[in-house]
Amino acid sequence: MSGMSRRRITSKELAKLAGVSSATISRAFSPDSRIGSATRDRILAVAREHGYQPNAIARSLNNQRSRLVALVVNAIGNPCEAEEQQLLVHRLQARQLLPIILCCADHSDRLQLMRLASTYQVDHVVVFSDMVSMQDAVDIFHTTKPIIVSFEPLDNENVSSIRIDGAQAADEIIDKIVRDGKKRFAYLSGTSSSWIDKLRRKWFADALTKRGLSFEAQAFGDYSYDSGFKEAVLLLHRDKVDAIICGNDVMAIGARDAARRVLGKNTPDDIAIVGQDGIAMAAWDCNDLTTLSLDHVAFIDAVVELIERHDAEVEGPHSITLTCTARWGSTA
Amino acid sequence: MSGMSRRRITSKELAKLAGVSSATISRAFSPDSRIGSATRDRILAVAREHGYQPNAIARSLNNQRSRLVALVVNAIGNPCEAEEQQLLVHRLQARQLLPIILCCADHSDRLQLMRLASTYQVDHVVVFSDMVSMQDAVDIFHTTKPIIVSFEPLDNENVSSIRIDGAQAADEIIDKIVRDGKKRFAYLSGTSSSWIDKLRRKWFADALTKRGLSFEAQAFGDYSYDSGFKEAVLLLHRDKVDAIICGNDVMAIGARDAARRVLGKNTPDDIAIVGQDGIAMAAWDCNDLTTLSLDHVAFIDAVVELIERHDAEVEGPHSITLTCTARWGSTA
DNA sequence: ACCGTTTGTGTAATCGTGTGCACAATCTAT
DNA sequence: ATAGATTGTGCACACGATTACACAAACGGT
Repeated sequence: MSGMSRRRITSKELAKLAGVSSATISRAFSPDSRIGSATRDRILAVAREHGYQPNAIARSLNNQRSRLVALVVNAIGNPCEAEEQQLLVHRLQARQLLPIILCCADHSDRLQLMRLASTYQVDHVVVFSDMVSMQDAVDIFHTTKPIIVSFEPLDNENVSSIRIDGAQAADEIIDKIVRDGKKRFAYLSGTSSSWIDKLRRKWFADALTKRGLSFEAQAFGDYSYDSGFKEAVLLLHRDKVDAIICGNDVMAIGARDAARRVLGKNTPDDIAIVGQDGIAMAAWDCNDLTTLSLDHVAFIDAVVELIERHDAEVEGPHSITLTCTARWGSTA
Repeated sequence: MSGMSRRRITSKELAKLAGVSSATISRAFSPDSRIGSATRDRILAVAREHGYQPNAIARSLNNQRSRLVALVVNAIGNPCEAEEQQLLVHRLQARQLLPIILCCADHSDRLQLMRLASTYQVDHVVVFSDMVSMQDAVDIFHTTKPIIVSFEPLDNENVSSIRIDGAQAADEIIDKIVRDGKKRFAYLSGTSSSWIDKLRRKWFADALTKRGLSFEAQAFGDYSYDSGFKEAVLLLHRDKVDAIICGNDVMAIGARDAARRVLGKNTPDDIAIVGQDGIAMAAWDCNDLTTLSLDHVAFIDAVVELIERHDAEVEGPHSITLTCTARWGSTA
């Protein structure tokens, strides 16, 4: 029972033990197939006794369905993505789908990594990372329609997308900061290359333009606390800004710390700081961030909805749009 | 090229296109096998043209090696685990191994989830979660020797383990706090059931005993910020403690916030707070936590070392011990 | 010129399941 | 009582790759 049996028992061997054919074994494990209930019970009993379970690899080969899902992410460690990943993993597991994580840290291996995963015949692909282009995803997973988290509608019928709109909420946030008397705005980007970053910045830029203002300075980080801290020092010291819009919440926390520690400036009186994502940590008492927030549960609901449509083989390009809201804290 | 070809091309089809047998196709993709270099080049060219790549599922069935690794974790979102997960995922990917994440939130589905993953013939299992017992891991993955992150040596030859020892560092930390004049200590557990939690507590309890002290109070959280905040309020208000040792860094941050916000007490003068894990966030300027810290890189090095031994089929039970160090911040 | 070795390729079996088809046995209806 | 529908099971093939074995061709040494 708890002994270390090196080899796993096979369906044919179990068939011999139960006095049936291997086909019947298979049927015993398929919920709706023609098999006598007595036979099934007997087989399941023998199977339990010998620790038999159908080999998912063999089944996948036969079925053409692996029940594996590839999740393409920037990083696992960064809380700004992790909360959503966590939710999705739970939802997948509830459907007996297993997630394979593809972590795209540096550019060089990214495509090769995706190609490797594609050879496992994954049933679905969810691209969270803004480091991978839509075209690459389509080319590499050419038999599996990818689900892409984008910030604009994609006119590609081989892709389903989740579009996120924060223009309205950005406008509300800028409105308050301007009314508080701030004048010199800076945008602190997460990455230099990503078009998602460009769109996020545009939400705020448009709100500024509407009020006759614009970004006086811009800096580029890498979504990390350290980069937020370092770039904020430059923005505050060199460019004398009094409001910083950050590409995510973690950088905003870094920027707030830099303002307080290095320049002795406090939020929201001396300087306004805004995050993006609305992660749980942003609401912690020590942070209490003002942030452009996305409803993570609704977001993952949308991902699951798209997965279901793909499973049901609903035709046509699919796109779901979600709207951000402003979460008010004491930093702006 | 970038068209959506529904079906993936098979090795036999490619063989016909290249005018060879399917065996030769296979050889073209195996680095060291007897094949003419001219033939190989031609095949690789044709393969690239038609987007062919060997089907990993079929290969796994034949090889008995899937190149999949199951990672059993408590949560993805919690930074205290996430940093290590991130490191390990990178190391695995560098070896062309794909990680399957098993996220064990509630107990009921945990075993069933592990059983599901075991049917995919994973090559390795790494158990980070302290919610799953060693015996369950061995029983479920009975053909794959699991690697377990434990805090004591496991006398089971079907398991390899990484043992973590923080007794020395805990002693140093308690020493400083006692010298600072603190008298009433509390321990804030991460979970009630876990024996890892019991051992961590013991490190500190022993250090207290050595000095004629003991824990005046104890509380149980769930490793989250909110639980740290809530339990700390009770400990400070009801039990009047002036030092709290927390089960991880995130709860320590919650406790620090509770002390400051609800009771108006500051660290380290009014109260001492200690975390465990030593995550990056603990060193952020706004936190600056004193914490019992583990070297994450060394930790993951050890995991990879064990994976290598398993691959090399080195016999015998393996165990690697790591030692924690104290990281000094301004909270104790 | 001959034999032994090396090299390159094809044939066929194998990995462990799922399932269409055939067939016997049991059940239902007139 | 008999035709027809239904149920339960086995046989054999398919899924897409890897690989032991066989064999022909090329090569090298005396």
